[in-house]
Amino acid sequence: METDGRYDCLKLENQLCFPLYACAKEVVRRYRPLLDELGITYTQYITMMVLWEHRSMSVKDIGETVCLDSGTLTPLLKKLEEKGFVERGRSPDDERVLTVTVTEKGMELRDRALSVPGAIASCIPLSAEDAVTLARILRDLKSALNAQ
Amino acid sequence: METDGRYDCLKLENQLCFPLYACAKEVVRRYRPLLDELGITYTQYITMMVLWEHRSMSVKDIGETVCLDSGTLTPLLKKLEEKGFVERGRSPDDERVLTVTVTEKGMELRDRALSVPGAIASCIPLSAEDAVTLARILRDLKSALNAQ
DNA sequence: TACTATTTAATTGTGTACAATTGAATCGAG
DNA sequence: CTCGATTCAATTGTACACAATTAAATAGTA
Repeated sequence: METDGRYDCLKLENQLCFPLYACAKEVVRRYRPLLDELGITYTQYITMMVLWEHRSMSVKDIGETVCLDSGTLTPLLKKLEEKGFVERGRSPDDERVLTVTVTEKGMELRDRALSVPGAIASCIPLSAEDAVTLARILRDLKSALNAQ
Repeated sequence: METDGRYDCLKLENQLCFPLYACAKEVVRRYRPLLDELGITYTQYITMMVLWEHRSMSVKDIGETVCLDSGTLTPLLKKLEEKGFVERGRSPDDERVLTVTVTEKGMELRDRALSVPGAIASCIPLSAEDAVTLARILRDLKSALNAQ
């Protein structure tokens, strides 16, 4: 092993990005058992979240909101449609855009999902203070990354 | 749209986990052009990082270090072997364990990777202060999650 | 009006992720 | 010493994730 530290910057323990990547995966894993009961995945959950709020949206707008492209969203939305939570149809105004609309069953899912945020909060071991700080830093980081 | 806020906890903007998930993806994306020149992906990069440090490790130990299971690592290590960066072979002591060892070419890759951390640091828009705080919070979070 | 440029989803191809299962090797209690 | 339990890596199956390309529709311009 080296002692002079020429390669210290390539040690996993000195990386900032790795904890970010690892924590994100671990947190998503915590959602799994909760979302299994609703019959959806984490990615489907955040997609439903924006649809619960807006009722009806284009694939493009959904993608910009949840940071996913059509390569991920097209199959995901087809799955949500198969499960009966959304309907997909071309916009009459512009045949290029596909409008995704929440169904009645999709809105019922929202009520069943009400307990999820609380359950997650109670199993993510983060002090109230750190949670606020983390939220602030990540918000700033995301907008700075988008601005680049 | 609701005004009473019964569903506020299900709004994307009120989530802490989503920025974590989105920032992690965005940061990994920043690595892509840099790692493309080395011919590896981000996951392959963090795997090489632990191998550069330890030279030789079992799949299990690699997995615990980089938080990946054999389902992800087995195909990934085969790709690294095809590229000539590692060698895979069963341990003589215990035929169950597969020992992964960095090759000479793998060690040469390390020198070519030396510029990556600096390049990433300069394109991740985070103040020195926030970087330290973020690292601390994520480190605490990860160890608390592991302890559960 | 023609005709190019742009916008939009869908598709293709590669590479993670991970739960669950499998099968071989090893361990350990009786 | 033996046989059931455990430990490993590999495999199977499902679901992202995203760059690059495609194809259809629309917008913009000469």
